[in-house]
Amino acid sequence: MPELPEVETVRRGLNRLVKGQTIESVEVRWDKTISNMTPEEFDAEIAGRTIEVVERRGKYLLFRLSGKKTLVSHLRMEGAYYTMPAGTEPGKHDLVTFKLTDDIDLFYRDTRKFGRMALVNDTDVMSVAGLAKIGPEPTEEALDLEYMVTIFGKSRTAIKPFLLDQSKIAGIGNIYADEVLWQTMIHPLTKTNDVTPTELAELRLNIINEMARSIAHHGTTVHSFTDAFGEAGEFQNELDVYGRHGEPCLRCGTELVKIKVAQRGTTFCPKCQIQKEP
DNA sequence: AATAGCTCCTGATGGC
DNA sequence: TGCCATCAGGAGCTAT
Repeated sequence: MPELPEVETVRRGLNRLVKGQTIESVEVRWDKTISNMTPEEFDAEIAGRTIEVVERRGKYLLFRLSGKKTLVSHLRMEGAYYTMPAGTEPGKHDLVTFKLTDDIDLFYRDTRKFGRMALVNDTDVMSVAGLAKIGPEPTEEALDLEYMVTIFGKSRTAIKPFLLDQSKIAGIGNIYADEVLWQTMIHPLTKTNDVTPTELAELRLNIINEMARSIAHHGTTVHSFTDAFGEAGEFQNELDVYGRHGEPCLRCGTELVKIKVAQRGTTFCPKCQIQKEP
């Protein structure tokens, strides 16, 4: 499941592979992938535009196109981009083909068909659903401790789903939420307003560092994630808890436990991450 | 306003 | 072997 580091890895790959290329035409084989127009309108609107640069906000890719248009793309669970020589036959899960100059086809593959893309005017990007209320990027500059103290103090929900809420902090998904909670030794069911300012300061640094470290490793490969070169990231080798339930905690040796929190699989150490008594 | 629940999808997995 | 049921999971939407 692509989270911020995986999307950033894809962004960098796309800039090396398709920046400066012009889109000659588009073929859409799953209509719902294009969320704000029909495939015919999409082809008519995008044909002839040049990919000037690919940017990112949270887990959203922003293809900046000539003529002041932006293609907003969210990979959701299994979306992926890769290039092939022109005329390559699309596979079962290749939902969109962008036919580019220089005899390159850019394929969008998405096994579960959850991913969505929308073509909008540059000026309308921040009103696209999901981006309208997106929280700060998890970086030293953008994620301010005072902001965290304020938003955590206002909520009484469990911290695990709170970290997954993109309107609070952008980019964190199920894997990194479990990782940073383990690092900070916070139980996933802890109410956000029970987290102390000291813990929040530590959590903030762990989030920022975890994202940067994962980007440096080209993201985490679980299930089907591959970057734009078709290569897998290596950060899965650095994970401390995700996917390790039943195995010993790397800090205390206690067997890691997996529970459900707000419909999400959640792995944690029952000894290191103690839930606070009310 | 905050928050919980439902929905979209398909491959993988398990029971018999 | 094969068939059906169950499940995972990000985020947009609806309901409370």
